[in-house]
Amino acid sequence: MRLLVADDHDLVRETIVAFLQNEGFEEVLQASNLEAALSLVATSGCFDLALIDYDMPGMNGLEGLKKMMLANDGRPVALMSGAATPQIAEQALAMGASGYVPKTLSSKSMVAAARFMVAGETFAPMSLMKREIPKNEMQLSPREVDVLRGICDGKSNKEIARDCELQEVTVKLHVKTMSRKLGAKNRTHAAMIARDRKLL
Amino acid sequence: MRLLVADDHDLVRETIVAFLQNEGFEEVLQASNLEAALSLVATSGCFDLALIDYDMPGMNGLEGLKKMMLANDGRPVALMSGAATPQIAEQALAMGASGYVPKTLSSKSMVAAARFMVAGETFAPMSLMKREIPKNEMQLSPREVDVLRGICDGKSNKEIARDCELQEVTVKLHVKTMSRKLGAKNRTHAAMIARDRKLL
DNA sequence: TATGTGTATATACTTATGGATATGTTGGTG
DNA sequence: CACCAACATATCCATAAGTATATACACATA
Repeated sequence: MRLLVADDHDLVRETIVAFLQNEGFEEVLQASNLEAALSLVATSGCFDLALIDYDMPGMNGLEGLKKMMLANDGRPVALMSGAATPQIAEQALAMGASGYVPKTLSSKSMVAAARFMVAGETFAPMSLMKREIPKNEMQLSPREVDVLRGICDGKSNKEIARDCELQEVTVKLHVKTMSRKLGAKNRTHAAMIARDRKLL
Repeated sequence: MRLLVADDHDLVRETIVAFLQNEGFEEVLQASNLEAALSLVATSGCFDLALIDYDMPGMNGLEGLKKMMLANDGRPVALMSGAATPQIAEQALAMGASGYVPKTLSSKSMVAAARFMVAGETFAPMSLMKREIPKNEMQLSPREVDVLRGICDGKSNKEIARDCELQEVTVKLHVKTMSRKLGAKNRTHAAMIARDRKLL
């Protein structure tokens, strides 16, 4: 079982490593920046789990995470952070990261999370899942939801009109008002927003 | 800590309940169909975790899961199944389910999974995550990926052309060929497929 | 060398989408 | 009842998207 912990704060990194080793993970390597982490993968092979800090030299947002995921060849890679927003965490998971580990996590939970991710499961604290609906975000009407659903299925206005038993003009109206409510530039944008926010 | 196990196979349900109780979950209620499960929520209040069988009377695909998630008011609801496809499991997670629990899971893992989901984390076995690329699915060329990325950002062909320093016609060409490769009806459909398959 | 693929462009065309404005119908609420 | 919100429809117009076909060049490779 080979783990990698990459974080530029020595204290944080060492603490995490110590805990992991204490809990039965024998081989835990360390890196203090992305480049070092990547070359560790290159020289010593893939890890069963890589914990990667978001605010680390070389990361460049989630670019670095992607690189590490590629380097580690599909094996679990998780994002760590003390300050990342829920959006970033969600994006990381959407990219296929094995998990998001807030540094606020208790050491016990941290080890448990590592164990889970090593076993191939995804880890995400619920605080991320609880999606707060911004008050400024207007509610979509039932019809608008119908239309949005159609758009997400890749249907044309004509098809949506047929399926909902509406006129095409009416569908267009809903597309427009719904897009405005979502702040979308066009139907495609609206579909992506809907997917991201799990509106449907 | 209140759990609910809903499954129409008495033996399976009782076994799971027994294990959970044995592992320290005192209050574990049962239901053998969706209707019974929903009325348990209505009469006795929300559960800290509901394990819902996919192949249960009243489920009607993932409709039932959605109902239960609404009834349980945001608290964890997980889908159980012995036979559901990875697609269904993914869809359930995309809908916001707290996890997917295959019945093939060892009782020990099952209990561990329950513990995690109660704590508000998501549980998904990696067999689902490992996405096999079907051989018939052609690889997208770099340019096609550029264009697809633009589409996913909700950009127009003109904008994509500007950003990639191409002519608009060329962008249209890539949209067309790329959509064909993905089996998409149009750009919006292509964007959704890309997102679902985590292509970008 | 011949062939195929990816890239890029051009012209010409049809269809789809987006946006504006106007006019109705419902169903519920003060 | 008057009012509002959601729903529905109608024209009209501009722009975007999609389709088809043809040409061309770089590059790999059989």
